[in-house]
Amino acid sequence: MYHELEAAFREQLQKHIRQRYDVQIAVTTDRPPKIGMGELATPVCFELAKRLKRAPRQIAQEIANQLAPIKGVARVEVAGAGYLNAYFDRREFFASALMQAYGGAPKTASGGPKIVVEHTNINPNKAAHIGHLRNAALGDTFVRMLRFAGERVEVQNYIDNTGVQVADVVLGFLHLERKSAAEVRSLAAAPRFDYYCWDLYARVTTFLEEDKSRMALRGDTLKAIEHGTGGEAEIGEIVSDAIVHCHLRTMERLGISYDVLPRESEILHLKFWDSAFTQLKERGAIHLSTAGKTAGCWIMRMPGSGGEEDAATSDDDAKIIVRSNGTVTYVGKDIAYQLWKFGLLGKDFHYRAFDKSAGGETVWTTTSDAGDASAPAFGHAYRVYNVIDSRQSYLQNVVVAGLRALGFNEQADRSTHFSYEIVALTPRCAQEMGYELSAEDAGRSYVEVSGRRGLGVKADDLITKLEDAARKEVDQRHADTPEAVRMKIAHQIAIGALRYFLLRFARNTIIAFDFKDALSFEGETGPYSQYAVVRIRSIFQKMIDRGKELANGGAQPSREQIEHVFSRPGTDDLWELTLLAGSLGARVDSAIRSQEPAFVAKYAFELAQTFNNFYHKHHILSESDAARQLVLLALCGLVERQLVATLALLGIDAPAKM
RNA sequence: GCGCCCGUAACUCAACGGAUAGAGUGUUUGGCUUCGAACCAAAAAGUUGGGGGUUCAAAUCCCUCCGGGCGCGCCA
Repeated sequence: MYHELEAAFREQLQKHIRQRYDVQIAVTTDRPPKIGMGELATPVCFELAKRLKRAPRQIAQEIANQLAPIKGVARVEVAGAGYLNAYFDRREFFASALMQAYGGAPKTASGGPKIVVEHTNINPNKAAHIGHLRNAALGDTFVRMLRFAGERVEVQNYIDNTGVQVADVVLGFLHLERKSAAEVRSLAAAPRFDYYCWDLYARVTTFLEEDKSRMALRGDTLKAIEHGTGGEAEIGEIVSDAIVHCHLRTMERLGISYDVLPRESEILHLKFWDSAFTQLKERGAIHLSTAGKTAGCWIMRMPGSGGEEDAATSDDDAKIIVRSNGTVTYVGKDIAYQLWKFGLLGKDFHYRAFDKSAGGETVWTTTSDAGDASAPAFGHAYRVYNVIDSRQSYLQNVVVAGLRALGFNEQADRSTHFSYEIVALTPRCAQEMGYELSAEDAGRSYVEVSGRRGLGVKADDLITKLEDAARKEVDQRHADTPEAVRMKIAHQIAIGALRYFLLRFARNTIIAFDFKDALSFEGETGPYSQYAVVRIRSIFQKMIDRGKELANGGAQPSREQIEHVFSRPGTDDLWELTLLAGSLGARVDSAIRSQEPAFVAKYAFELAQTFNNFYHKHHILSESDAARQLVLLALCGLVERQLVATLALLGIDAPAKM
């Protein structure tokens, strides 16, 4: 509701200013600081004052007097030094919000342009850790937000199954554990194979560091895997496939799934790079360096470098795309992949079913053989979001520069690096987990997670820990509830706590992870909002127990009844809650515009908090005025609907009880 | 050296250039025989790292200094 009125107010004001003052001006609005000051405020008269050389308050008064009425807005007043504040028609808003929440069909995905969101992208050589969870939670919630707004979205999870990280684990199996492919296969079929590899990977890191000459093993292993030859490739395939399945199970616990898993092996085997390379050469986006330290490499000059400098210097600054030995770098492959996402490569993968999501949907992956002809069409995106941490922003810039150099400026403009900061551990947390820290690290405010060193909180461990903690709370309160139900509730609370924790911080804030904060179910947490929903449902249940009829799960007061309640003084708190509950669409819009899922998390908390406040002030079951009781119930119903919808965007379920 | 990010209450974090800088945690105090206390109320807590500037208006933009992080590889 809120954003419709906001848009109408802005539009009307802009039109009025253009007609009355012949000034074209962008009208910005925000929320007034206090409830009594209206619902929308604009400082536009300050800017107008400058252009017209008149006092802002005077202009504001003039506009307030002359502005044509806006549906849903009761009046417009001047405030402060020259603000224009709009006051909504509260009864109208209440009725509309209620109608929209109950009647409005959810937006269905249009057949319009497709948005590709790439997230998770965990190297398939070890268990997922807390840092990977932030990526997946951000990506998944952003996808849910886009779908809520009616967008058609495809979720991709890129699998680097032929990289150094997989090679290192393969190296470990071959040279540290001396295992055959058959032995690895049986290990991979056992539970917790991802944990096994987590430890092995850390051991390999030490093994390679102990004796630098062993690095040659890595090169050989990597080459064999890339070419798909020998026991190395076979074990590599076994490891990466098994680990990807582990990751899918882990993410499933968080309610996260994918449409397609493009793999690096197919980018290599289906010669995606060759197509990209040809295009890049033909369009002059890259050239062969003939001098300096990059001699023999194919390089791309980055915008901003070069300029007046001589060729040799600028070639040294340029990004190497193809090494002098003829092999392509990571960025090169990424450019090819990005071209494919937009349908610009002139090539496609073949696909095969890889897994099923919890909802029964097929999760597809790529294959270099004929594949399954019934696979849906992937790629061909209009817009692409790559959810990748901020350390890779340079490389993401190179990829976009590549598109631009090929002349795909529009696609470059629609390529977004959805950047976020990493999850680190507080030194205390790292020490609790038994890691020895250097004096330097112990003095820092956080230490970086390192899969290579085996330093990190494994995702499944954390989820299980949360489930156990939630289970204790549930057991205390609902000892008589069947165990299966208690387990489900504990799971929902655990995921509520975890996802909220991962999403509450702005993207560019480094999360210093601490068990104490992450395991909390009180204060600004997911369970706080879940609890508000449970309370509302409990009220409705009590009403039903008392034999009261409620139309399709909610109260439907008449206009007169709404009028009856809101016409009395002292209803600001009811109005505040109504207004907030009617602001979901506006909040999601703003979260999408700024690509900031934290706004949605914040909204869930605010709505729950405002409800709790209301809940303590107004006792509904004992309300003697029947009309008022009905209106309060309707308000509860509205909040419940909106809060459940908001939590769903965050990937959080509201339990039946807790 | 070059580029990007950060510095806000004791701690963890919010705040489209807008009105008296807000939450949570922790601390202190109070509230369950009334719809669920995983809750609520109240108090204490701030030179928004320092200094300049732009603006009607700066935590926010610009400059500078201080402190911290990350990136810049023929690794991925």
